[in-house]
Amino acid sequence: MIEASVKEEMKSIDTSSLVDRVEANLVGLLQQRKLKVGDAIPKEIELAETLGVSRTVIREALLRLRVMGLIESKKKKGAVITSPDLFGIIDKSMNPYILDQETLKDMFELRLVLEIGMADFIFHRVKKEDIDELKKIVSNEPHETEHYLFNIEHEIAFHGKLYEITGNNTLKKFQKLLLPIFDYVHHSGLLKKPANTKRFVSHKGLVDIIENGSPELFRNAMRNHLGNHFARIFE
Amino acid sequence: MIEASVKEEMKSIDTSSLVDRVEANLVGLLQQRKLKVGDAIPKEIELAETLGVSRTVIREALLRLRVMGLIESKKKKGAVITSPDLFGIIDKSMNPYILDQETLKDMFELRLVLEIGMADFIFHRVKKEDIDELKKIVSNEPHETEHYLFNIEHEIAFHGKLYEITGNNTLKKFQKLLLPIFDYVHHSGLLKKPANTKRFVSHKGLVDIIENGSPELFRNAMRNHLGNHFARIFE
DNA sequence: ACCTTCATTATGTCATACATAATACCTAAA
DNA sequence: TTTAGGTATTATGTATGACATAATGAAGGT
Repeated sequence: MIEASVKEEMKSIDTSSLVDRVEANLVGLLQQRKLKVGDAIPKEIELAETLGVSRTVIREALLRLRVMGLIESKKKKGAVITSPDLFGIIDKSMNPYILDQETLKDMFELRLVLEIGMADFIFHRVKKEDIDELKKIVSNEPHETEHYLFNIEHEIAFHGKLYEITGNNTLKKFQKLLLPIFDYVHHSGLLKKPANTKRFVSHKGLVDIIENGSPELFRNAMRNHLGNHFARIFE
Repeated sequence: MIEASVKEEMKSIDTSSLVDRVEANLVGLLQQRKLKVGDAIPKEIELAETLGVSRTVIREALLRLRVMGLIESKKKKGAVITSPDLFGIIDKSMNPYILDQETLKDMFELRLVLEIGMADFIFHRVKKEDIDELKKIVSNEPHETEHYLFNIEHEIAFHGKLYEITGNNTLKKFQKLLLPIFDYVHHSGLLKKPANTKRFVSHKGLVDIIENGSPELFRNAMRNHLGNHFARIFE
């Protein structure tokens, strides 16, 4: 039997591959701010010589950084540091047909969390023009807005504008990412209960609250507005 | 001058690289469910022969999938499909020292949005044991809990448990990702106004509400609890 | 001054060889 | 017969050298 303390020591052996270490090395450079956004990093061959590994390894390490969105490489110019776009990165793998059902359901829920939770940012940053635009969006919707069956385009226009108002770009990107997921889950058989057409608070109601109400009111109204989705989750 | 219609045609030329196409090809396989999670994909050499490209290209395409978390490759076993862990993917690039300030601030805000918005999920899924655990966590906190200076460990213990109660694994992972960012922003000079020690609703108050209150009450209480953070953002 | 052409340069792709680690098979000892 | 241990096999990991391709900039012609 091996003692616990010994075991503790043992797992400190370096099991990482060459590429792993080179990658860590390069990322380290970025973290230390030795390189700023826009700076070019050394050529592959130079790096290979400096670090004493083959160009193959360097290329693979750089490729990882590229996939992670930390650098961009152009043909003659070499690679330059870029400010990583977090959600741009997972955009590709964020595919309804690849993700497992559990994650899909999580994502569906995540949207509900976001839209209820962002009330304060909406109220703090909304401008008069935003409200005008919201009203315009609502006026373009079908008249029986309280009963109409889920219309994806109008939903996106309205709710997308809300995200925009928050002034939080990351949040907005996140929503863009969530959209196809949400649509997929909505239509797939993942949620048992069928979508109900009944809706308590309409888009127009939400706009009224943004104009004259408070974050507290808005949160409850949005919770109400999303009631059907919640019902499908909670049964 | 080139006509618009002609231009339209022109942008359909395939500017993608070899690797791009191979990658798309492989991702396509996943999307069509030809391959399920756990399945092994063909060996690099076979793929190279099948697709008529060099092993280098295949390796690079596979590497991309690997970085995106779609596959895992073991030495002798070849590569196998894995269910992508979305946030595990960006875990690496999610580094306070690499992200730009704008994104950091967005992330900080995102946490606030999440914790207020997740009320309904907490209430719908909380169990008696969870409440007991929350109480235990609170009881371990310093006594002057209403005035104590931001203590990162207790914060993580308490709020982390809340995420856990939501039963939304993706959300939980998201929080884990946000933690270092939040800590960094909190301590860096990114937010002008200094942290205030004053706090209205305490952790204990939140637990009480979870036990006896409603999602509506909880949202407002959490908004209040996070008041200092909001104040630092909104000035 | 403008356009074209060409050399240069760094990344992209190919081919081959060998290293390494995980697996499966086989052998030898209990 | 069973099992421990060694060995062969196999697929990925790394190294090397060569050529293709595209972007840049300079030279040269109009």
